[in-house]
Amino acid sequence: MTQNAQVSRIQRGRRTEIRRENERVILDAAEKVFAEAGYGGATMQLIADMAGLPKANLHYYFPTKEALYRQVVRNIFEIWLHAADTFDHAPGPVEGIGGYIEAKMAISRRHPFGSKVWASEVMHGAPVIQDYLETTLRDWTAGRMAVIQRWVDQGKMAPVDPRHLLYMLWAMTQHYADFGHQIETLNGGKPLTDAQWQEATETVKSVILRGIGVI
Amino acid sequence: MTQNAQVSRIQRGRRTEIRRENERVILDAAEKVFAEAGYGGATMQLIADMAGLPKANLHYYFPTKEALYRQVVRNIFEIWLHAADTFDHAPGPVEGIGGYIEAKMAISRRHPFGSKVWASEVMHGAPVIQDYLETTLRDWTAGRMAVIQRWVDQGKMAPVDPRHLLYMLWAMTQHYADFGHQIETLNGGKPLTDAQWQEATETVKSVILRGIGVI
DNA sequence: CCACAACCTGACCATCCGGTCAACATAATT
DNA sequence: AATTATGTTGACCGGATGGTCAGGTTGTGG
Repeated sequence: MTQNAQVSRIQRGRRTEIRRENERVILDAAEKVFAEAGYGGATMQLIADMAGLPKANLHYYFPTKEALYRQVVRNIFEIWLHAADTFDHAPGPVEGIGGYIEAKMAISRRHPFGSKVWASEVMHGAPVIQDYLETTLRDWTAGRMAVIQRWVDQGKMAPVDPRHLLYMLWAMTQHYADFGHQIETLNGGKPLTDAQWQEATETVKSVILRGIGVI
Repeated sequence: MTQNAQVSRIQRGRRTEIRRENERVILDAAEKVFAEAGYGGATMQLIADMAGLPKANLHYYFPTKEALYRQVVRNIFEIWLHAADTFDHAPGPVEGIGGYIEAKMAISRRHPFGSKVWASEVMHGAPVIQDYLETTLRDWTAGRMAVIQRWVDQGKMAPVDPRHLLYMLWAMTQHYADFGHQIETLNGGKPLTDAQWQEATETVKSVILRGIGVI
């Protein structure tokens, strides 16, 4: 028991390490392939090649393609939820919403594949994570709407419908990931530079913050 | 010649009518299936069933799945381009941008499948319409950016980066089509009513117009 | 009415894909 | 060292899919 506890804490086991590493490699490859080809267009063989493993090995760690896909989507969902921390402990809309925009823009830049997988999943009717939408996301949304409504009631911002404001924030920030290819093409075929990302973030922030009457 | 011209104008021919009608039915079905299943997930059999035609008939009108898909994407692109008419003949940002938001929100409601197909295509790297992005869309974007910049120079609106403002407009309006399922789920599983669409449009308009300093 | 062209479609095929499995290799345990 | 548990992989399979085609039907022009 003592030994088991120690093992699970320090993760000394070679076996555990192998499993952890392989699952990570597979999930990374899967995220990219699912994002670039869609669920239907993605093949286990493609994912295997990108992960540098034989296809049969994928099925050892993830029984089915859908199970692998489900795990990818869940991982993304977790990242998204944690992005709202700045939203919560903010004294007002300037810090709260401004910080949320910055956090989500940063995620769009760092996890473009994940954002695309999420978008794809939702666009196809959320066949895999419908229950998440109906429980976790719904609760999350209700909570943030309450925060925004409180700010409105306290006169800290213009009386904007909280629900549609949230949708606007999601739409604009995720657009830079989901439509990254289009943006890149319109940028002369080159990815946005650090300065351009900063510019995008500032533009979104300024328009929104002015739009809700806090500038 | 005279007869041909008349035929092509009035479309009397039964043959012509059959072809026109079948192509329309197939394209409508294809748009829906491509939107709901993605390119890879869509099957010619599914499209055929939805169109009420045998699969082989699809290949009579469209030689390959990709050719059919290409036509669907092109049709959508045309609709999008024509949506900017209100943008052009406007005296200032209030009418121009406000009208553009209304037009695009209306399109999102009326053509949700088309919007999703477009989003999917771009997310997967625009394998089919990359040339459109680099020519037509780029020119279109440059033109509208010039209009916005002129308004800024004339002091008709706050100095907002025209490019990112356009991206914001696209993102928000298309979000209501592309993420319609998520929005519907967060709306208690029911589609938005007329009033709710109006509310969404008004919220987007008010936040943006205030955000660019014209209210 | 005839002949030609356009349209229609059931049956078929080569290919690909997700998933399985048996045999083997390596690490952990006793 | 021996045994067991875990990880690895090439080969294989059933089913689905995009696409073909021959033979039929329907419209059209002469």
